[in-house]
Amino acid sequence: MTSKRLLDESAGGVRVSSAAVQAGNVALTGHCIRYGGGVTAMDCGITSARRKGPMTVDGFDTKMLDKGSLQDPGKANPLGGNHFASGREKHHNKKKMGCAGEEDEREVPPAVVLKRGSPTHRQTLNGQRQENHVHLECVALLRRSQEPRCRPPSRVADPSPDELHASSHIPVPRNRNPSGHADKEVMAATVLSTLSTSPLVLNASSGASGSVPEAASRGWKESLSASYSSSTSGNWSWDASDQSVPSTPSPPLSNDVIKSFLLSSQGEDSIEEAESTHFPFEDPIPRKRKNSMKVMFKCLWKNCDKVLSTSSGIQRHIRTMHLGRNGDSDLSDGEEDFYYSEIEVNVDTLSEGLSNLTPTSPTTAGPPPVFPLASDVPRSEPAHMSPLSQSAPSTLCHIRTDHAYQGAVTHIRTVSNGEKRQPATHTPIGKTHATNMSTPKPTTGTRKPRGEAKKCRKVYGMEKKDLWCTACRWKKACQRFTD
DNA sequence: CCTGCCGGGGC
DNA sequence: GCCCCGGCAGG
Repeated sequence: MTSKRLLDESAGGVRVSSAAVQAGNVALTGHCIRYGGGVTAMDCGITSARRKGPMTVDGFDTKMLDKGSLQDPGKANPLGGNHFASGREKHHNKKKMGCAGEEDEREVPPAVVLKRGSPTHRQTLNGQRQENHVHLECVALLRRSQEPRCRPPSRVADPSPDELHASSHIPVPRNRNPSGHADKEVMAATVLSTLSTSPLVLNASSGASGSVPEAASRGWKESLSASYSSSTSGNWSWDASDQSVPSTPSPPLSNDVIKSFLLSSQGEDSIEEAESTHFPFEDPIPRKRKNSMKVMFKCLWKNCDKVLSTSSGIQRHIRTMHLGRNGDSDLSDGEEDFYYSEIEVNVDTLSEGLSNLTPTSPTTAGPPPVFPLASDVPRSEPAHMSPLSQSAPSTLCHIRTDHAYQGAVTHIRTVSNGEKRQPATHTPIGKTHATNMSTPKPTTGTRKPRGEAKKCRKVYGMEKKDLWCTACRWKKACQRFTD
């Protein structure tokens, strides 16, 4: 835990994984100091996760630290500012991700970590995990110190000369810097993991590992700035892509990350609550989710699978049902937060049984969920953490657009965003959706029931095949005469 | 068997 | 992406 130790290790170029992490709380700064030779060591902070794309995290810290400690504080501020700023934005997402690490940093009570951190996330962010305990400590400390919750912006920026100094020499996190770093680390890790494929990240990481600290840090900066701050001029805007590409698997994650980040930098209860409350509907980030996902809040209390649509609701539930507090009081110390988590639900499937939504519950099989055609109803996709997560692509309603000459088609179904496919017609096909939900392989047995309407073939006959709609000509589902 | 259409495949 | 077609399955 001593910065000294860290320093030593870093100096030696040794990777202090857990140690570093732990030290991370306190001694991150120390690492920074070792800018030149110790960069590698810095990596340690984040464990396995880092190793792969880790540098990012390290880089992050390093960067920040470097800037802060090595360079003149003034510069550091701007940098930090960006990160934080972005971080803030992301906070909204917080719960969903339930990134333990982040939260930890956030100085949320230890419980938080346990609670929110979804297993998934944890696994994903190994580094975080380790950090958890560390963070816990930090958290505790922080809590005691009762520092202002939202100082994200200031963390990096904050690094007043004094702090820097102190941090570099003193193991104890005076301010929240340590935690801040941890946050960053986590964030970075998360981002990295998420963006692992991003060239930029890769570069950055490679650079870092390559023993070109500066380059690495630079890469970090860039990547970080790009990813963390929407305002920053990043070539690849993570956020943007994220939002704009709903179908991408990673986006959700990134969103989460963002969320968590944002959250982490923000205040505790009030902020959290606000966020959780508003997020589902107001947060711009979840845009993609808009169409298909609905955020629900699930009580994590033992044997309690209560799922509510609003954070306030779940909080109340927890408060009254599990914490034995007065439900009327709006005063929440934030403890409830630890007992519930956000989950994303596929609206399509849930249209009828949200209330029954349970991770383990069998998919809604029976009656075919009515297709919410072009409705705005959010489509659901199971939360990452919930068993439902195996979102079936099939859930999406595909649309087949007719060809130009097929003006007759009046019922183009615009169901899911853009995806073109055979519509799982509203016709009663129970198996279709249900199957899809639980099985990755939705296609099987999803045959569209035969339509009642006469098709081109019948109407025009073989002689006038040229009058048929293309689909019919291709032996596909008739688009002209749909049922 | 006819018909509708899925899943594949060729270009 | 356009176009075909083998083959399955409902009627």
